Amino acid sequence: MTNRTVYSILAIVLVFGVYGYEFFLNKKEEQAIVDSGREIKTPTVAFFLPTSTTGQVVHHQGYSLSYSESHEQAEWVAYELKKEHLSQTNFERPYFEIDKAVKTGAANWRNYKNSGYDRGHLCPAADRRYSKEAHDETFLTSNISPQNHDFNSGIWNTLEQKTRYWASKYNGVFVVTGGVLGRNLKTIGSEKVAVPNQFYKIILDYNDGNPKVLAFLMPHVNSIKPLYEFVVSVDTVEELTGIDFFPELEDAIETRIEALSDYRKWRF
DNA sequence: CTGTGTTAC
DNA sequence: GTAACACAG
Repeated sequence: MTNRTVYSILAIVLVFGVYGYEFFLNKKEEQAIVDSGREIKTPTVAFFLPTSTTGQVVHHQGYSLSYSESHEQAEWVAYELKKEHLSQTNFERPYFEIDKAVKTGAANWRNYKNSGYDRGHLCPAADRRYSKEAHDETFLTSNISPQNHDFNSGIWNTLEQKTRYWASKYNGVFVVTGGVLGRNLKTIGSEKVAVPNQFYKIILDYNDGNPKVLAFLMPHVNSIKPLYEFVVSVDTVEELTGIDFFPELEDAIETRIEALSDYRKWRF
């Protein structure tokens, strides 16, 4: 065998070897995309997850969500906000990305462009600043809802800041949040992303044997009223949305705390 | 903190 | 598309 033949064989093996390896990598990546969003990630505690009325629950590293295809947004986003999650790190704002883990296709961010509405985070970027990955993951289109800017930067922002305060004060809380979705809502963009008329946020402190819960229901309008004016019972939000928020909680506890709209155990 | 829009490559 | 910058509640 001449040297030339040996080199030719080596070259062929090399080329096909690289091609095969890249093919293998691509397959692996495709599989990862298909599988992504199926598994409950460690920062999210399955015990606290609400029921889904849409049948499409997606799990990310930093939060879980239930996607409503007809409204092109999540009906709820749930995550644990631990005290150690709170961080002062200031990451650069990335671009929004379509959430590939949503099988029916999550909304394109272009629906929001020039719509007059903010891309309002459901799980706030500021709640996931413990790592760049967690922070950037909040910029998926499955985690946003059209929000009036005055509302988003106003009382909703105030509520988000207060939630971080409670996470710090009570050594972590569990948060579920979303817009109240329904029929005949105004829509934006070619994909008709629904604009909720109300937003809710439910905060659970489950650290000691005496769990306490707080539910907020806010009209989609800014307000200068104090936050506690918007406290309702969890039952109220459940009736409005059809979602069962803490199905795994012991029934007796669930019945008791969900009926309350008493905020005296919480410091405002 | 919460965001948007414009300009230039 | 991406990056830099100005702007607003």
